[in-house]
Amino acid sequence: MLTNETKDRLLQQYPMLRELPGADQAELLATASVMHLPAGTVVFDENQPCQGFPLLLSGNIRVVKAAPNGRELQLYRVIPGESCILTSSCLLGHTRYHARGIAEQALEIVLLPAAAFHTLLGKQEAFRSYVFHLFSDRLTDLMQLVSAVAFQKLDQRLAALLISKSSPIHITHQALADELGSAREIVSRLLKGFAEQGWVKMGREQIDISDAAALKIFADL
Amino acid sequence: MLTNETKDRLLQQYPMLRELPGADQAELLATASVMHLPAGTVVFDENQPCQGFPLLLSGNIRVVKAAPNGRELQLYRVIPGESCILTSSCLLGHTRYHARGIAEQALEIVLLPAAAFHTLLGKQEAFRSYVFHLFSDRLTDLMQLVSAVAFQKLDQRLAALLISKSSPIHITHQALADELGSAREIVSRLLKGFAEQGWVKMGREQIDISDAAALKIFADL
DNA sequence: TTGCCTGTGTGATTATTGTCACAGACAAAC
DNA sequence: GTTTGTCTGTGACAATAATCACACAGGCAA
Repeated sequence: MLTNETKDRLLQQYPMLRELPGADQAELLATASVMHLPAGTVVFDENQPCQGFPLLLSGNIRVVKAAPNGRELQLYRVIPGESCILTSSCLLGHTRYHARGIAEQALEIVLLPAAAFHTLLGKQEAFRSYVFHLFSDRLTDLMQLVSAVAFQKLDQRLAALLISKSSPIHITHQALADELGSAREIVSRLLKGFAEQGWVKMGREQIDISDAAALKIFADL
Repeated sequence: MLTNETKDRLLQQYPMLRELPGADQAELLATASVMHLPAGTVVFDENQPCQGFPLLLSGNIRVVKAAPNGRELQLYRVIPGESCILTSSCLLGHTRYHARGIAEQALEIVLLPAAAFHTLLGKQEAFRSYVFHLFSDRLTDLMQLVSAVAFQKLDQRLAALLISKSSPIHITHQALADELGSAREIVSRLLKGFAEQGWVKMGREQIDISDAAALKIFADL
């Protein structure tokens, strides 16, 4: 059961919920529950069954694949207004998770039970359309990612990653390596190269982009 | 408009269509059209808009990402009974294709117009469920692929690819390289290694697996 | 201040993959 | 037969990335 305050924020983050008829909205809000998770929590992991459909109010989730040797690669990030499509996939395919989800910041999640999810999907065009779009976008992202991992060099991918963030970037080299699926040393070396080109300035846990245009050109060949 | 013979084959390949009410079935069959495409046809390509929802009667489609330098990597393969989820994604997200589809053999396709696709999706639980499952499966495949490309060595991926096919395998080294997103020479060299281990026997456009168990062990570390 | 812990820089070395440049082998076409 | 084109083998080399093994710097806490 949600408070009115939570409900308002939910409708603000998820405008498509406003299109649901009043009764459905009420039912949804009655069956949903709110969860708070601290940063760093493993929200879900490979081979776990799936609880329900999460709607993110605040914080975001890194969805990653972990390699046996400890390396990891970020598949995508879930931000408020989106939902973890991987979860939808589990719910719809009745399978288990195939990746790990990690809370990047503290999370505030509204969890929609599986039953309510299926009901909405059957009855509500707006909801269905929303879920389909999520799937569609993720599919596109993943295909783009496969392509990048298979065909692009790490320096290009790093450049692209940097310009996708807003300067100044507060992040460790290790975290960048984890997004790229590479090792910390490599990232450090490549960053040094960028700095020598005058494209970035570096500090402890901080990177300032000095020449975004040059980075961009470099990133897409 | 479909002939009765085509209709029967369609219902056989796509059992979920049988669950549609008679009227919907009739409408679907009335608006759909059949296409025949020779092997090697580029069925769709990046940045093309999308025509309709394809149902495969025979033949299959390789969905690939092409690199600027001519290399290519297979994302997945569409076989009869499935549909190209990428197309669904385009239809639903109203975006363009993000990959290329190539007819591996001659194709016989029933093309469902976009409008009919949307209608069915709204009205028919069976159809909707089918499409969701397609999405779900592809998502899983792609995540698996990303993981393999990022973390596995080529020899392991090649071994896995070989055991996924039925021996004797009729294929060129170049075609294997294209599935893996690598170069022909590398595949040739790795195969030579496998042959020296006694895991495979090689001939022109043919590979016989002699020790599937060893290959399998090698493939998953 | 003195440690400690985390984050970063760096060299040396290796492994893996890609690239180039051919040569030979085989099959189908002429 | 000869020719032609595709498929395969191979050596040499370059490029990229991974791994290992440290040194050092800065901030925080005892």
